[in-house]
Amino acid sequence: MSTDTPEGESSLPLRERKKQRTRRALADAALTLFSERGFDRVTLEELTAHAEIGRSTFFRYYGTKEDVAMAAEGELWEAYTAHFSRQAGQGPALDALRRALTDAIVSMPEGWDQRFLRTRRLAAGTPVLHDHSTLSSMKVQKRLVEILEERLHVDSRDDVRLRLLGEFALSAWRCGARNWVAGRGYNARRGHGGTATLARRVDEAFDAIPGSLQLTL
Amino acid sequence: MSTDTPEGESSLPLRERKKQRTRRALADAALTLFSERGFDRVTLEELTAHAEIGRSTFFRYYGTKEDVAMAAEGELWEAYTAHFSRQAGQGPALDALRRALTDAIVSMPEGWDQRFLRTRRLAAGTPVLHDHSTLSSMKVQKRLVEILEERLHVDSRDDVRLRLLGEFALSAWRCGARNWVAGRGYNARRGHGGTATLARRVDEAFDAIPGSLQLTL
DNA sequence: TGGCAATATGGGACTCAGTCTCATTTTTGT
DNA sequence: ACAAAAATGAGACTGAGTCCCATATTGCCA
Repeated sequence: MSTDTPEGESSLPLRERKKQRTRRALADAALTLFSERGFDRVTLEELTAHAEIGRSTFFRYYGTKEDVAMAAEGELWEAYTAHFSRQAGQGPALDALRRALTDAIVSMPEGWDQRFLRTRRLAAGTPVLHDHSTLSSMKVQKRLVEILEERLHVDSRDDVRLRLLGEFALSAWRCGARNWVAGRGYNARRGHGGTATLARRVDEAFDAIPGSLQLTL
Repeated sequence: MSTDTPEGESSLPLRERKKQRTRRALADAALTLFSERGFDRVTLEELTAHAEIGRSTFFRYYGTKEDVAMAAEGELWEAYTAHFSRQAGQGPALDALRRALTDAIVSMPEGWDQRFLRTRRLAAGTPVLHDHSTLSSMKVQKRLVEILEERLHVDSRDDVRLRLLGEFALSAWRCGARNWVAGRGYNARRGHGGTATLARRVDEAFDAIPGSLQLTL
């Protein structure tokens, strides 16, 4: 192994590759260990031992113990904001937010859906992780609003609608993702069904927005 | 001091009064100390010394350091859920959610608005507290949806609209509260303006919901 | 190819929130 | 006044997150 660029992945400065591998090893070990024995019954000491790195090095890869557990979700948020900020487009802003999200979902790499599903199941039984997940979505929302502000040349402090829009998009995400994990609806035999199904669940949630405003007691 | 029930407040089992006073002393000391020197530059040791209780007793009053800092906000959430669950009413569910919230706001006790304002300002400069606040609102949302489920005999897992409704109500809250603290809009000379103004800001945010869905790029 | 600079790593000490146990004090009800 | 019940506080303990510094690894260029 010397000069060639072996196979798949990206041929980065070679140094970056190792980092990516370590990063991934940590996320995988976290998902496995936390799922097996419970988030707070595994110390960072054990986790880093599994990934064969020192404890202090861990914090150069992930900011907190929660972050490494929810790594798969974080990857989606990276993709979402990237898609949305490069997406041109006209028309209803909510549609743009929706499209960027579903696009990001379906273009996640092979196997991501499985990792994400395991992540959500872990979070479902671990309050502190569920909170972390909720908070992440709120932070993405904030970034999206900032992008919208730039694009529309409007200050969200002057126009509540911008912030509401961000709220709605992520509300739909939370609802859609929840239903996907629960495996409800249409072709729902044994949970999920890959990124395409997840995207559909999110679409359904977006579709339900107008109707929900009419709901009466 | 023996047999009479001095003045204001409620004449509770007498033991409860002391507890309430301690609880409040902690919250006040927290707001003062954290605002003066910064949330993470004050240890619980110092805080409890100020309130003249032992460190271990603190955790019988508040679950975390964040909780005591955001006590005023927590009181609003107690009031909101109480109002909403006892509120009868027909008509659009979103209106019911809105009314219960504004009712709760205007019926907060004297001086609450000042404490709440200080709380929000503290949170604005302390990421971990801002997160805590966001998360609290999401938890209230969850409780509201549970109440709605009972009342409508619908499982929110089968009907996305319920959850979206909860999301929208708290979205409006977050936007309205934000504008209130910023002191924008109408009669906004130097910030806020009491609970009535806060309630108005929240109303404005609710009003903006339908329009925001139409926003175009 | 050798060697230097930049960068990644790991050891280990330290702070502090949060948990737990147990002995002591305070309150309440009778 | 006394016994049961509840609140308190001291102190030990765990583990996450921060920081510093010495060492190793990699990239770069002469």
